[in-house]
Amino acid sequence: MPELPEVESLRRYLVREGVVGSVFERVDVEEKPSPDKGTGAIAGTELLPGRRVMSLERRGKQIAVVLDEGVLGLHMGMTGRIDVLAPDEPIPRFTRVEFHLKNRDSHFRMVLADPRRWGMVRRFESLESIFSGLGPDALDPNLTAEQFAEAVSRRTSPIKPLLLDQSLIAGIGNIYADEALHRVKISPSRRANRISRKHLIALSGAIRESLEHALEFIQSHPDEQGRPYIVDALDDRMRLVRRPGSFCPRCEIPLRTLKFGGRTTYFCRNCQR
DNA sequence: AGTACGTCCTGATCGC
DNA sequence: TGCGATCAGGACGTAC
Repeated sequence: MPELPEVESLRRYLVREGVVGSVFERVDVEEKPSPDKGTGAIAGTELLPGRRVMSLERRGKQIAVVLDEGVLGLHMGMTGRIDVLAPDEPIPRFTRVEFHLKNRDSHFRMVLADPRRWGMVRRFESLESIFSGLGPDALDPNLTAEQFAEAVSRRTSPIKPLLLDQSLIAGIGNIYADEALHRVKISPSRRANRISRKHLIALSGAIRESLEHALEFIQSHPDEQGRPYIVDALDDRMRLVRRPGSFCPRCEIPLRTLKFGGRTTYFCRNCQR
């Protein structure tokens, strides 16, 4: 499931493959319409032919393909992935959008495959409009621990769902939220305004550590097919193994699970308070 | 404004 | 072996 580290790795992959500077020639979209609720949506691709890619930006889990006119937003949802393919390579199963690009004289395709169809491809007028509604990126060097603590301590909900709120901080998903809370021994149920400033500062650091650790691991472990942004065994690299009967790496007692807004939360009832 | 929750989708997994 | 039920979850819409 793509969270910040996976999305940043994808962005770098697209840069390496020469997407920046290339020009859209044609876009093929699957006939089946996107779900009308949730995140899934594909819109504005008819405006792409002729547009040149100026840069690839990211905030949180959102990728912005900055064009010479407008911006293309890419979101992977839960199961989306993008592969850069040569003209003769077959498209993967569940391909939803096939972008045909040209860079100088070389042609290639950027293919979005997404079994669950929650991914998003949408055109925006500007970088501001695509990133509006998102808080600062979780790895933004300008985001200080003090600012994080200040923002979080004003809220009364349990800390776990707050970390998933992209309008507060962008990029943290279910997995890394659990990892960070375990690192600093904070219960996912603890109300944000009841957490000491010292612990919030520590949590801010733990979020960065969890995300940066995963990013470094992904970067150094392209998978067997050579895909450089999804690591099959990444789940097993996490401190918390998200399977029934798994154990706390510190206390060695069985982890517990809770649900927040339908999302499963793994935590240790002994060391997280 | 903040909070809570249902909804979209389909492959994988489990129980019978 | 097969079939139905359940689970997984990001972000949005709606309700309070």
